[in-house]
Amino acid sequence: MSSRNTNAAAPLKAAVFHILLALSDGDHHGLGIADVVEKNTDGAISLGPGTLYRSLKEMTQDGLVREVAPPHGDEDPRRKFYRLTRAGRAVLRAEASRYERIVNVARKRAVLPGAQ
Amino acid sequence: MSSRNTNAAAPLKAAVFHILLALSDGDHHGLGIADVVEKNTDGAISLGPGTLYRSLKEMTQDGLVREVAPPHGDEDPRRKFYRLTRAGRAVLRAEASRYERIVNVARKRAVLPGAQ
DNA sequence: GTTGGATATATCCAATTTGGATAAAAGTAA
DNA sequence: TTACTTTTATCCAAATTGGATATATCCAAC
Repeated sequence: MSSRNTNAAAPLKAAVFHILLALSDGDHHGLGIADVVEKNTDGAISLGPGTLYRSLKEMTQDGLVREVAPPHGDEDPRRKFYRLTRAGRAVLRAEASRYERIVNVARKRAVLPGAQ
Repeated sequence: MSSRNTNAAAPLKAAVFHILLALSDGDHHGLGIADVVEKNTDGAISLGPGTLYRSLKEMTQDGLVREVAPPHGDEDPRRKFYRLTRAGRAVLRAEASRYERIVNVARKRAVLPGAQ
C-alpha cells in the first residue's frame, strides 16, 4: 500500500504509529511501550522484539522520539526510556486524524453505530 | 505485528480492510474499489494492482466478498463486480471497532480534539 | 474501420515491513 | 551460587505490498 505526503512524514508504518500513541501517555521504556500498545488495542496488536527495537532506533534517528533519563525510583540500568518529540506528536496527530476519517466513513456507511 | 483472535478472522490485512470498507458503499469492480479507497482516505492510501487483485481473489476464497452481476447499464465485460457477504460485513465491523478504539485512545490522550 | 490510448484484470518478482529465534547482560529470588 | 526473568539488540525468515509487465477490451479520433 502506498501513500501520499499530504502531511509530512506520511506514510506511517503501523508499528511506528502504535509506538507514538503509546508514548503520548508519557515516557516508557521499550518493553513498557509494547505493554501499552497491547492495552491500547485490547491485545489485538503485539509488537515483536524485532519490530519494537528496530522501530525505536529509526524513530530516534528520524527525530520522532528521543531517549530521556529514567524516572526517579527506576534503578534498572538496562531500561532505555523514550519521549515524544514535538515532531513526533505532530506526526502522531496527523495519522490519528486519518484513523478518525476512516472511522467516520464507517459510521456514514452504518458499519459502526453513530451519525449517518 | 501479530494479532490475537478476539473476534473471528482477525488479524486483518490493511488492504483487505480498506477493500471491505469500500464495498460497504455498494457493489464495485476492481479498479472502482481502488478509486473508492483513495476517496475514503483522501488520497492517503492507494492500492497497487498486485495488492488489489490478489486481495480480491483471496477474499472471495475466504467468503468475505462474492462476485455479482454487473449493474444494469454496465456493458463492459472486462469488469468483475464484487459485493460484501454477511461474513465480510461482520469482519469489517470488527476491524472498524478496533480503529474506533484507537481513535478514542487518541482523544483521551488529547492527541485528537474531543472528550478526554 | 483501423489506429492509438485508456481501462481492466491478472501474474510475477523485488522491496518493504514484520515476527520470532537467538544472544548477551543485568535484575530477582530461592 | 543458581535458576529464572527482564531488557535490549541483532539477524534471518515470513508476510505483505508495490510496480513492471502482459493480455484483452473499450472508446475516441481520424
